[in-house]
Parts: sequence; C-alpha cells; structure tokens
Amino acid sequence: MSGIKFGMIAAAKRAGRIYILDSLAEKALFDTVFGRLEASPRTMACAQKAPGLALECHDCEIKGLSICDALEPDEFDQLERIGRTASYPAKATLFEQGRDAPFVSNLTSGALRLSKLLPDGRRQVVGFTLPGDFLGLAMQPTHMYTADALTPVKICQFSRHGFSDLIDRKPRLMRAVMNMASRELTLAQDQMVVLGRRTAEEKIASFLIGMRNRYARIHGSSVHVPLPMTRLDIGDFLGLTVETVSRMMTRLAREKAIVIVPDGVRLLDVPRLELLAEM
Amino acid sequence: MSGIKFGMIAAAKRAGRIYILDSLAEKALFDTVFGRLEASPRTMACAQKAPGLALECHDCEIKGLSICDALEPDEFDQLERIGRTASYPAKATLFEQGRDAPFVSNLTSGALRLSKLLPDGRRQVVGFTLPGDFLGLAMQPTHMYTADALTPVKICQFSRHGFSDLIDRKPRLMRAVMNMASRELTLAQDQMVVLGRRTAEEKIASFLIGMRNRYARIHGSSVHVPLPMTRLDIGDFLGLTVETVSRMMTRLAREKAIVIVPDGVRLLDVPRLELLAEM
DNA sequence: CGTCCACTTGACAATCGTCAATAGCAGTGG
DNA sequence: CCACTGCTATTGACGATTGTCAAGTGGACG
Repeated sequence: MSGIKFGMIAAAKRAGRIYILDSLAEKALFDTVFGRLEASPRTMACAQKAPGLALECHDCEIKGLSICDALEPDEFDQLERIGRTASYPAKATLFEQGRDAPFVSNLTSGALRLSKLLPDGRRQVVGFTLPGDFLGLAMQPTHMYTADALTPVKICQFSRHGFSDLIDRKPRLMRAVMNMASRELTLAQDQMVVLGRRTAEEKIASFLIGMRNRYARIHGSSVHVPLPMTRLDIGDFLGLTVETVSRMMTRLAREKAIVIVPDGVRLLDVPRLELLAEM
Repeated sequence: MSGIKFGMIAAAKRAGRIYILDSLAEKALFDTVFGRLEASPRTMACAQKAPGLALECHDCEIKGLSICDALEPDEFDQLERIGRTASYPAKATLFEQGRDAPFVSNLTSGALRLSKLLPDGRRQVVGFTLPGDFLGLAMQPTHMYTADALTPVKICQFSRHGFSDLIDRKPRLMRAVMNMASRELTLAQDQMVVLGRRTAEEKIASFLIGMRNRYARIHGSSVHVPLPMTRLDIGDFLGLTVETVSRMMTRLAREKAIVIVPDGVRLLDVPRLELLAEM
C-alpha cells in the first residue's frame, strides 16, 4: 500500500502542485483520490479507547470559559446528563472532513488543529482549538474540516441531536452557543484580514500575539507562549510555507523580539509585536 | 481639506505601504490617522433620507430567504412591530468600523460591501451582503467592519436591544439567527482556504462561482453573474491587487471561460470554473 | 467638451515559494 | 549502547507569482 500511495503522490506531482509531502498529506491525498473517507485505523483505536465516561463537571477546569458558564443549576444538570467524556492521545484524528457528525463537543484539555484539505493536497488550517472552545458550532450533519489532536486531549461530547433538542428548550444555553458562534465568526473575519492583507512577518507576529491572548483567557497573561503545533501547521494557518515561517521566526529572534524555546516562544518585545500585528 | 488629505497620504506613503489610493482610502486613512470616526456628511444625509417607515412584510420579496422564514404568525407580528425600513443610495455608508451599533438589520434589496481597514490603508473586504442576508449577527455593541452600499439598498432594521430581547423570548427566532451565524461562519472558513491556499486565477474562479451560487438562492440559477462591486473591491476580497484581478479576468475571457459584460460576467465554461474553484 | 473614475495593459521589481542540503532529536531495534 | 530511521527545523540559492509603477482607453456625468 505504501507503494500505491507514493505512486499517487508522484502522479499528482507531475499533474500539478503538491505542497505537503509528509505522511498526513499522503494519507489525505490517498483518501481524496480514492474517495475513501472511512475512519483510519488510528481513529478507530482512539474511539475504542474512549469509553464515554459520565461527566464530572464539578471539577471541570474550564467550566468558567465554556458554554456551561451561563447555565442555571437545573440546566446544568440536564446538560451533564446527556454528555460523556472522551480522551485521545496526541496525533489522533477526532473526526474527518466530509464524514458524519453525530456529536458536538467541548474541549476541556489539550489542543486541536482544525484543517481543510484541497483535492491536490494543499491544506488550510482554519483554527486551533484550546480548552473551553466548542466543536460543532455549525451544527451541520457532516464535518466541514478535520480535527487532529496536537497534544493528548480530553473532550466532553454530546449527541448532536440531543444537544440540538436541549438548546431549543433552554434559551439561555442557545444564547451561550450563539455567542460562541459569534465570537468564532469575528475571529474568522480577523483571520481573513491576516490572510489577505498582511506580510509574512506581520502574519507571524499576529499569530503569536493572538495565541498569547487566547492563553491569557485560560491561564492568565504570560510572555511564555507554548506552540503545540509544528511550523507546517503554522504555515498552513497563515498561508505560508514552512520555510517562510522558520525564516520569519528566526528573524524575529535575531531582532530580539522573541526567544525560541523548546515548546514554543517567549515574547521579549511585546509592543513591537503588537505594532506588527495591529488590527 | 483636500490638501491635508493628500499630505497625509504622502506622509504615510513615505513611512510605509499604501495600497489603495482612491478616494475611499483617502477618507479612511484620514479618519484613521486623526481618530475621527464621526459620521461622514454622506452618512448623515442618508440617515436623514431614511425616515424609518413601518414594515410591510406581506410584500417583502425575500421573506422566504431571511430569518423571517421560520416564524409563526404571532412571532412574525412581533418582529414586524419592532422593525422599520430604511433606504440608502449607492455609495452610501450604512455604518463604520468601530462605531456604536444600535441596530441590526436584514437586507431586502441591493448589495453591500463589508470591509475592514488597517491603520495604513490596506483593506480587507470580509464579505458582500445580498438580499436575505443579516447584518449584525455578531450582536456586538460596536461594528467590526464598515458597510457601504454598492447599489441603492433597502433594509429592514431593528434596535439591537429590542431584537436581542425578542430572540430570548422566541427560541425559534433565535434558532434562525443562530443558523444564519453558522452559515456565515462556514462561508468565512471557506474564504480562509481561498485567501490562504489558492492562486490568483483560482481565487477569481471561486469568487465567480460563489457569486453565482449565492444569486441562485435568490433568483434561480443563471450564467449571468452581476458584479455590482469594482475590481478593487474584488481584489480586496481575494487578497489581490486591481491589476491582478483585471489580468485574470482578461485571461479567463481570452480562454473563453467567461465573457465580460457591462454589469458583470457571463459564465461560458462552468465546469472549467468549478474545476478551478473546487473546494 | 472636459473631468473623473474604472479598467486594462506593459515593464519591472520584490516577496515569497521551491528545491536542496544539513543539523538535531526522539524513537526503535539489533 | 549505538546505529538507524524518520520527522522537524533551519538555511541558502534560485525562480515564479504577484505586486508596483506608469501610461492609456473608454464611459459616465456635469
């Protein structure tokens, strides 16, 4: 099978452009070309490892950040009753673009990469999910993008229909979901500005500042910004190549705006970065 | 004042980049530099010309497309009671980025351009509003972008607070608004792929196919695609310059994929365009 | 009729992508 | 323990897509 995959890549490469040549792209291209979007062995393994434990909301670390925040005690109970927890190891695929979406969920720990794939292997990362973020706001019957775990993750998930029925009966909960969707829409529009009208250096700066601000909501503000994703992921989020991401990070480090550390970066010159990223 | 404006442009040009040099950008840059986001004379004139007539929903052309579609008769009455109509001529500014947002509204006729402006004059168009689309889904107290009329437009508008209270009492209406927000979010994510990972030619093709699909929801499918916006607007939507937009349109016309007509384009080779635009 | 603006086209430049080589690191298995 | 493998990141040389600058056409409108 490995031979087949490489054959496909080679054929596609002759025909046009292939930007990503790692195993992810091979798999994705393979799936796309053959129209085979069945669950990967990895996904199956993870699903089996996620037995669906009942929720334990009382010691949920992020309940103040998520949709659960705005609920009355009785609503909270009902939500808790229809939810289950699940865990996935790093690199697991939670769901794939184009497949059925039986669940919506809430990320409680870890980080996800959400990406859309073009038929020729080009990829656009549409977002990174952090604790407190909601998955499935679009409430669509199929997934619009693929979600992969960047770290070990924990989610609490709800059947889409059950959740949909519950929010129809609980306006407060629907309002919380709608507000979350509005926030996502605003973020997406800001990202459109970054993608369409910013230089490579500005893109990196606004990405780092954006990550810092998102972590600040969770852990409090810090100059230490963990980056669980690879340079390739960052490039695919910002519409750049790995090489350009690497060069710009090196440049910012050389100019003493950041320091590159093993698990991310430290921001040395926040005002300069904010100037580069200014909205 | 014209002298001052040109002076500012010149200064900014020396300092950095100015991509847009038409009157819109002059005004925007002027506003940004001086922090003067008061209503322009043009906006004031329009507001005066929009006396707020009571709604006449029974002969609304787009009621089947908008949030009104999903309402029961009693809900419909309540919505009609808190709404007013308003009209603006082409080129009017309905509202500006950063200003208070006392109203949300529903576009009933015409087309709008929604744009975000960077401090140095670069602009990103985040969307075009067509009849049936809703303005103010984010329900934020201030506007996140500027809305300008591309043609004469009619809207029906509601006070943001009144509308917010009404949807809290009418789950069906809130659901309609939430679905609209979800659709917008999906569109924004698709546009992120276009902005981040597509070539100039593909961007134009996907823009034309996208516009055709949106008109199809309103008028039915047709190879005639009106383009009420300028090449500059299209460029600012796709992250391109006017010149590149013009060149790509010319190329597609030379290759007989489209014909450029006075008010837009006609699509000759839809399969080829869809191939270029394929999601 | 003249002005303004949108659009087009050409020549040239620059940013960013492509290709290639290398280093570092973690995991694996002899 | 250490060679081996595979992946991520970095860096350099080169090239191509797209942006920049400039000039000119044509239509709308006063």
